[in-house]
Amino acid sequence: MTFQALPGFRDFPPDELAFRAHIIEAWRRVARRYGFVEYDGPPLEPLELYTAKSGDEIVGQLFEFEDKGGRRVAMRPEMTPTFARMVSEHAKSAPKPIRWFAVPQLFRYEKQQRGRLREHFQLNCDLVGEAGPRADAEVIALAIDVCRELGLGADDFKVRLSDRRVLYALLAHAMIPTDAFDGVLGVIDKLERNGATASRARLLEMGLGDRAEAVLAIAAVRSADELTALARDWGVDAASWQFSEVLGALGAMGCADYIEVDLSIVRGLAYYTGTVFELFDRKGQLRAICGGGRYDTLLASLGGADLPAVGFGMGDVVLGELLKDRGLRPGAPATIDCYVAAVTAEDVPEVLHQAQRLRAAGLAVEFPLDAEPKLGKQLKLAGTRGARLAVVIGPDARARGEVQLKDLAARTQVAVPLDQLVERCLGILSPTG
RNA sequence: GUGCUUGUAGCUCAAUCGGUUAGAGCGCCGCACUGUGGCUGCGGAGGUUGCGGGUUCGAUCCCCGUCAGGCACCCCA
Repeated sequence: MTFQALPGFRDFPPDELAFRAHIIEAWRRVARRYGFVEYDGPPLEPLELYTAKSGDEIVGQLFEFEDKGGRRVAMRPEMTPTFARMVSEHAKSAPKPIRWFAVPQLFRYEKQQRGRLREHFQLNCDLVGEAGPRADAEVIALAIDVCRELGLGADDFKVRLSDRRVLYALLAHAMIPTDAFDGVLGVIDKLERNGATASRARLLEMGLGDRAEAVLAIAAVRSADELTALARDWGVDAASWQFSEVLGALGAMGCADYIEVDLSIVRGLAYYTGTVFELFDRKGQLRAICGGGRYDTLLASLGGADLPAVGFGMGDVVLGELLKDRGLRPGAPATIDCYVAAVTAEDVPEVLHQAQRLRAAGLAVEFPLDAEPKLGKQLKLAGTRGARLAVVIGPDARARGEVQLKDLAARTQVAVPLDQLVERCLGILSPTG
């Protein structure tokens, strides 16, 4: 009988966990750089927390069951409802704006594909209590900086940026009836996948007639210049758009190379009210790395504080795929600082003693476990472990109260008195300290 | 959930038309090297060819089922 991980779930042996930690540590570093503080919530929530926002259809995509107390519960598929509950309570006393981030593990019962598993870790950043454009720019710049922190550049990824208020304004100008907006947005959202022909047919089915071409023209906008030109041609006042200020702020923040205005970006989730954006790899080979936007009415609609908010979620799976594709997966890190080697079995007690002294000083230390240790084998292992230092303890030097201290990187070796060993090691490992 | 496709040492792959004992590189362990690492040479361990059934004298190869991965749908974090 053999067992394997459930489909869509991952084992994390040390090298995989190191890669995961590499990503998550970058998330935390950058989020804190933007003044965000970390929170968390329960991984298991009442099922209704999700059906209230997304309807009963979502139940088929959840890990949900009945607990022993007869409660219908679900493993969290997203962080937003939990966040909404927590921040609404907190918002009564917290100074605004609120900058919170979380790194939850999320679960969804769907068939897995590359970049989409049944479990992933996700950076969630939300900025609550500020409706102005610089809040939008802040979270977008944060998402960009996370990617840069991991070594990705403007050649590797881009932000596709839109604003539902701009879409609404243009649709209204194109005489699309308000009650058709949701349907039209759905067609625009799927435009890239379904193609122009099928999308046009769908729009005609909706009874839009000639106005279908206007919708397609709007969704075809792929740059700020094209948007400006379209607005000018249609006689729409673009100067008052908050979207322009978001773009201006991002430009001033040095993010222009990453930004691509793209009015086909809608985001499937219905609750977005303004800015919407997604990060993609430039080659277009992967799913979205990140997605987010402004949701000024969601918190109130979930029964919480009536506060504007903007945020995003970024998963570890697609991001990890992109990093691997670009050769940005870091090599195995050194597992120890120092290997303490014994020349003969008689040296072992001194090896154990010195190893513990070095460990007490905070160093990561390993020594041989063999009954009859061989020096060559020990030094080879020291190299494999990535140790910077090796201490060689043998009978002759030991009789003089000395050991040999090797710098494995510099390939040098010096005799060191036993009572100076710890400080000499610390001196090499942290020369500034 | 639907369709297509792929499954061979830990990893990447090979194996003529269906043929007898399934190979190589990397990695791992050992030896050369009984007091000094990265190189080199030699050797070793490691496989019910994903699993189950069928056809056949004989199956890694053909057929069916199943599980898992990939791709496209569905849906989206």
